[in-house]
Amino acid sequence: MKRLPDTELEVMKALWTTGPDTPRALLEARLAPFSWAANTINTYLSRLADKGFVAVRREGKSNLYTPLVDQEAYQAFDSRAVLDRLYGSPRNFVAALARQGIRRDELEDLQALLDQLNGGPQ
Amino acid sequence: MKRLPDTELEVMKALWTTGPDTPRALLEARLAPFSWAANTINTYLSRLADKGFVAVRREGKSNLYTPLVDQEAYQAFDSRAVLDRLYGSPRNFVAALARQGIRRDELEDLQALLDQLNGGPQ
DNA sequence: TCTATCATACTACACTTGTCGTAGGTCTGA
DNA sequence: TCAGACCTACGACAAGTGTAGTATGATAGA
Repeated sequence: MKRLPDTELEVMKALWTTGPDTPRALLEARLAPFSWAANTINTYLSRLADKGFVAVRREGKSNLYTPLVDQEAYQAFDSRAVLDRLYGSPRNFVAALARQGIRRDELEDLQALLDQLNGGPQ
Repeated sequence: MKRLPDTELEVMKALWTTGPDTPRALLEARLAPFSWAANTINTYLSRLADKGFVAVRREGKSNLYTPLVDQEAYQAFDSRAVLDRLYGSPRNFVAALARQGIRRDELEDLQALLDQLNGGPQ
């Protein structure tokens, strides 16, 4: 797996929330804020297909794109890549966030997750 | 501030550990594992200078590069950018790591940091 | 059936990134 | 003082990314 560029990732995020979908539907339902031309989205989808992140199938008069990599898997891969690239450890990552300001509710959420990770398999 | 490409980030990491330094010294002391040509490092340093990440000063017969952005600041910025790009919250980021496998010591380190951020185990 | 519409495939193009090569100046030992 | 050795500045070039235009085929009313 390879890390995706920003724009392609935005398209994947859209696909992850809608599920298999056509370019136009994605544009209208999820990607409108980017004000991309329809062709632009097609380009990103083609590139994602080339990279094996989505499958293309003809659906009536338009293409239907289906995610082949799910969000969980991509995030699992990407998060570790983030650590390797710059932080080394989860602790350093969170410490960096904290330096820049971490909200109390974010901290609490994180603590809740840790409690769960510790309480769970053990 | 902008996120740096991989290679430029490696050079910044080298500069952060050595402090102000010359291209050759960086290459020999920190960047040898990459097997980059000397010119390659010069290019990365020039680009970093263009982007305002380092300052250049003539030091005898070679250039001395000084980091203008410190590691703490860059990490603070970058870590938040990582969340915005894909995870939304620290919790989601750590959850993604956990899915892919997080080591027990990493978890403990992180917990220790949280305790500290919360002002100790209160 | 002819035309306006829409979708796709293909092409384009500037900018960024990864990686060096070349040209030309300076220092240093023979 | 002259050839290497080094250094830097600048150019180069392929691949990747951001963004869209063009050509072309299918479609659905008029």
